[in-house]
Amino acid sequence: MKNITPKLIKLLKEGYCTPQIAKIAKKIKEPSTTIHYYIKKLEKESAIKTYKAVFNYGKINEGFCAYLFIKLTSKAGADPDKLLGELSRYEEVESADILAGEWDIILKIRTKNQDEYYRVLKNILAQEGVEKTTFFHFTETS
Amino acid sequence: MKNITPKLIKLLKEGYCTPQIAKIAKKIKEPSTTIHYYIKKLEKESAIKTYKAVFNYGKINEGFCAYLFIKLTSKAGADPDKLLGELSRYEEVESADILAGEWDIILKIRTKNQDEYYRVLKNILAQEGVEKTTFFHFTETS
DNA sequence: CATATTATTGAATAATATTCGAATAATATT
DNA sequence: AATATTATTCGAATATTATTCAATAATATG
Repeated sequence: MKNITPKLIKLLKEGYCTPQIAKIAKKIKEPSTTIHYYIKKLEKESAIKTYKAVFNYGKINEGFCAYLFIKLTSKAGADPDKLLGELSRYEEVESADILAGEWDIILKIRTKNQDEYYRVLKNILAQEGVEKTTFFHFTETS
Repeated sequence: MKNITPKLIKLLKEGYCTPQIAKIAKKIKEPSTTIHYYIKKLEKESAIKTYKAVFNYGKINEGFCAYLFIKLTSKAGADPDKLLGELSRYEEVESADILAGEWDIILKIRTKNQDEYYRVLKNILAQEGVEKTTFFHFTETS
């Protein structure tokens, strides 16, 4: 038995999806070529970045989710984008954004459970430039 | 000139997208019917909820983004799901989750700018059951 | 107001998803 | 271990859908 499901999920998290022009056309009651025209326009001006699957994370072994706030050392504070790029590379990091105020960066992290989360957290804390962190978590059931 | 772009964006935020089976098949080097089989399986067991567009929010007039933490009154604390349902109905609320710990609920809110955000915040604070809030925000450019 | 650019759409075509069926493989049952 | 049942794999046929193209209309620009 081939087990391509993990590969599949990985791809569908990144993209590999596309708009359903015919369905949208029917819904808005416009010709599908018109819908096509507008969608391509949004894509061209990169207002639309990609199309992705939305999962029931509890069912794909990523039921634990945490928002991790990071404060940078004053040295790293000069270039938070660089650290952001590195943190985005973790496959468990779903999103990474630069905040205004008390905390510098917020990460959204998904793992199987809290233990796995702490494993990831340990690696993040080891990153050059990270001064301190705090987090808020929740669990997706079903 | 028709302006169907706002309608289009609204639909693509909810769903109205679909996986690209042929592209995935080529990438994983498996027959497209096999990919189809696995995707339908994931959909049937509702591991995949839907497929959505990912936007460059700065370009669709939603450049301001905030994570809003909510603490419930002891009365509302008994049934946070109910409030969660109500808060999810705001079109500016992108996600709503129930936290463990100090704060009860986290909302991700997207608006055009900070003024618009405060308008939404005012409505949320007026909701029965909300005791206090705090938030962290950022801006998506380009 | 003349011209250029952008928007709109039907018809034709190309690409893609889906269904079907049959073969095989995995798993469960006696 | 034999048999039955269920799940997987995948090619061929079909149904749907996206895309291209070309013609027209609307709008913007000088």
